[in-house]
Amino acid sequence: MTIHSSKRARSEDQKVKRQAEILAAARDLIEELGFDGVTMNALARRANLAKGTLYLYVRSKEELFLLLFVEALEDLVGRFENEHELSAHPADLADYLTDLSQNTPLFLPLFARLVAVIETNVADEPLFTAKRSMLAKFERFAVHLAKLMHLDPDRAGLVARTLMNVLQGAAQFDLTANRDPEGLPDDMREAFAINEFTRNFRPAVELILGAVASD
Amino acid sequence: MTIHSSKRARSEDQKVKRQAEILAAARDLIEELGFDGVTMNALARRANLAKGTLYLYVRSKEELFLLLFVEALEDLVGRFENEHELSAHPADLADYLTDLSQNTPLFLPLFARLVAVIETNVADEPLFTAKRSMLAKFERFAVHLAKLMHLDPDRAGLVARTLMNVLQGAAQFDLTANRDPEGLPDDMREAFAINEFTRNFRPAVELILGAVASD
Amino acid sequence: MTIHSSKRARSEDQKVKRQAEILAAARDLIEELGFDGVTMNALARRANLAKGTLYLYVRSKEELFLLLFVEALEDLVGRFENEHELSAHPADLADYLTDLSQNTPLFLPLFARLVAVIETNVADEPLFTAKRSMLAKFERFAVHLAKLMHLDPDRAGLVARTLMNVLQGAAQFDLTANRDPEGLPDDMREAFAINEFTRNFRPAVELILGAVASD
Amino acid sequence: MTIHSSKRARSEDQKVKRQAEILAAARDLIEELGFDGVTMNALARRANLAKGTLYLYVRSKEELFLLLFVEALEDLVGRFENEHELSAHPADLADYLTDLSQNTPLFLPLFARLVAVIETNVADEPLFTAKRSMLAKFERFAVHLAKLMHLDPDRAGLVARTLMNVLQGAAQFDLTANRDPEGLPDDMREAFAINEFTRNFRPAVELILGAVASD
DNA sequence: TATGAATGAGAATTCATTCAT
DNA sequence: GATGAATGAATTCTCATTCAT
Repeated sequence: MTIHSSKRARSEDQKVKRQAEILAAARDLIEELGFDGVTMNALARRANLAKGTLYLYVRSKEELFLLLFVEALEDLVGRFENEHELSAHPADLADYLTDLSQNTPLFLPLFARLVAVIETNVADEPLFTAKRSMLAKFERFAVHLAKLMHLDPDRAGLVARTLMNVLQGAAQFDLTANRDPEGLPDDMREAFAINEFTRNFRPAVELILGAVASD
Repeated sequence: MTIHSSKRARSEDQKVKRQAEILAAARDLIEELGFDGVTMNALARRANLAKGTLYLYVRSKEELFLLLFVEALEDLVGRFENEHELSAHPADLADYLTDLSQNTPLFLPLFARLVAVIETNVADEPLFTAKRSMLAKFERFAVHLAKLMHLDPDRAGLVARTLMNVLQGAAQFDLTANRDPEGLPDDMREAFAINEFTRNFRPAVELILGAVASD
Repeated sequence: MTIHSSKRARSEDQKVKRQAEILAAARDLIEELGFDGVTMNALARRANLAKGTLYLYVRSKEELFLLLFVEALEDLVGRFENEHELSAHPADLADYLTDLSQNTPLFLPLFARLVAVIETNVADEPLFTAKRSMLAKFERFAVHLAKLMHLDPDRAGLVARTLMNVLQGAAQFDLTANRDPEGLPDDMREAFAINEFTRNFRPAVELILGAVASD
Repeated sequence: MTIHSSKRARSEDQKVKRQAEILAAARDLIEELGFDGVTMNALARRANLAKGTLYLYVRSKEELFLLLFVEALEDLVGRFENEHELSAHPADLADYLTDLSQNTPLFLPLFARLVAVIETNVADEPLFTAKRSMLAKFERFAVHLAKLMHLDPDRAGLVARTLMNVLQGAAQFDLTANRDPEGLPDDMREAFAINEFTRNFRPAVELILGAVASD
């Protein structure tokens, strides 16, 4: 049970803190009940706030998810940027990026919902803000990738963009991959399993990086 | 307004035709009103059938979409298989595959909804049937790709799978790309535009195919 | 799987036989799936007939239940009439009647649905026919009871009518009595159990018969 | 048209009042249109509330009926308990109980639906609560009956339980008793009339009470 | 600021019965 | 007589968001 800092959030500081508390409560809720478990009711209860209060800090449920995704993306990109010793070998980098994506909490499921669920239902203003922020982070990713692999910016941009598409696709397929194999026909068991993120993403990344590694 | 062939579909043939009519009506509706416009009510009206009759041919709305997707996939793969003269040059093949995806009616938007919307909400039995069919088609795609590019099966499988992920990602991003630029801030105009299918997919495919083309 | 006598039922005899087959299929279905499992679709399948054919022998689903009940009632009353050696002692007779009611297949659950479900939804003509038949059977029951207990007709009628009311009530309560005790709070376990037919009916009958036994 | 007290029910008091208003609107509706006329739509309209608001006060339509029945039962039992001067003579008490049952608004039709319609379709938690409350009221009825008739508790329990079964049966039969005799065949006219509550219940009660009155 | 009561749109599905063949 | 395709009525309940207090 998240306890919030104080009953009234007056200063800008307190507002930011309160919003962070709400995001944390949302993360809790997603972890515990999945995305469908996140109702504004449940969120309010979890955050120890009234339903109406939520809307003082977040304009809609989708904006909430969007904020969550932006944070996850920052988390992922930030960690990537701090890795200066990474092997530029395609296989190694593929391993690293696969792990990074999977180990960034909520990154994959949020990314999978980014376009169809989140962007589609969010108001313009927060969407624009988020998009700018996301594009900047993506750019930082591309820059760091360029540095690691000694690529010229254009080439790195192309690779980064390709990776982003694969990542989105793999995140998407992963959505239904983790089905309880219990009771599945044998061929279906495998049919679901091959959709797992790792099995899609890692080899694809290796292939893509391999295409430019020797440059 | 689709008028159906006869009042009662008694023969197996007529039943197949009637289901096809229903799918056609659904395609109409999607084109005209978008996916949200497809309600069972509207569909019944459009197909000139009673609501209950729909359920004799389709067990749920999601199964309907699934059937539609399987058809679109068959359409795409079938056309690909029939292209024996294709240039194996990455850039050319990238062009071709981009066009093919875009010119297969409803393929992209259905693919974008395949996992999160369709698979998630369809009953097991039709899902399994569809999955088997989809996997077979995917395999045919990989085989033909192998032939075109003179790749060994494993390599072709990897490439095909990678392309499938990119395609899914690009289809996803394309969902919100086509926003009326009117009234958008300049940077947002571009931010939406770069999500367009072609701009994501084509270069990625070229890059990926380039990685294996010289083999 | 009930196989019906012949594809076409021409003579009156064959018609009667065909209807009996349908009733038998219905009994099967109820036993197997409960009353909610009896859909006209399932019934047709079980009886190896087309849905439409059902309606040549039974005017509605409720009429079917009504016919079933009349048969069960005949079964019960007939068996009662054939018992000439019954002890007229209230406790013994209570035991006997309790067993009789429970051992007449489908009697209790059909009786419980007789008024609210069946009579309410059946057309007048079959209803009237059934009512006449039911009243006659009830009368036979009263007459036999009078004989057994050496009661004058009026008194026997009163007792019989009272028993019928108790029987209806007990059949009603029995509807929800047999709930899986697993997971029930202790007090609820008992709260459901006391609604069991035997626990309601037997003592009530003994009390009622005791009121007139010494006459 | 029920107008409710205030726009927003903030205090606990107001909430209780609002629920009472909803129940009252339901009673109105039943009286006017019968039980089938009670749709959540109609109820919302009648109560001058939005549909969703109903669900803040009542978890389902069946819970609504259950609440209504519990109130009616309280009404009946409460009035019974306050009668200290009642004649303990079986005929008098039978008259009284018959009148009491009939004069408690909605008691009979709700009781007739209690098991098959209401209990069957209500969620566990409200069902358990209601059952506890109903059992307690039944117990109070038995206790008061014991006092009136100078019965020992066990005997009174048996009588009370028997009466409850008869009452349930008679309520059941009463469901179809009040048919417009116009156009009915003569024998059917009587066949329906004998199902009237009074004709079933009163003599049965007298018989039952007679069995223990002289103790 | 905070609260939480009130709002209301929105759509899928079943199944008894009919009737064209 | 038999078939089974077609019909279509009918109603619940959820939950994001708002706004009176």
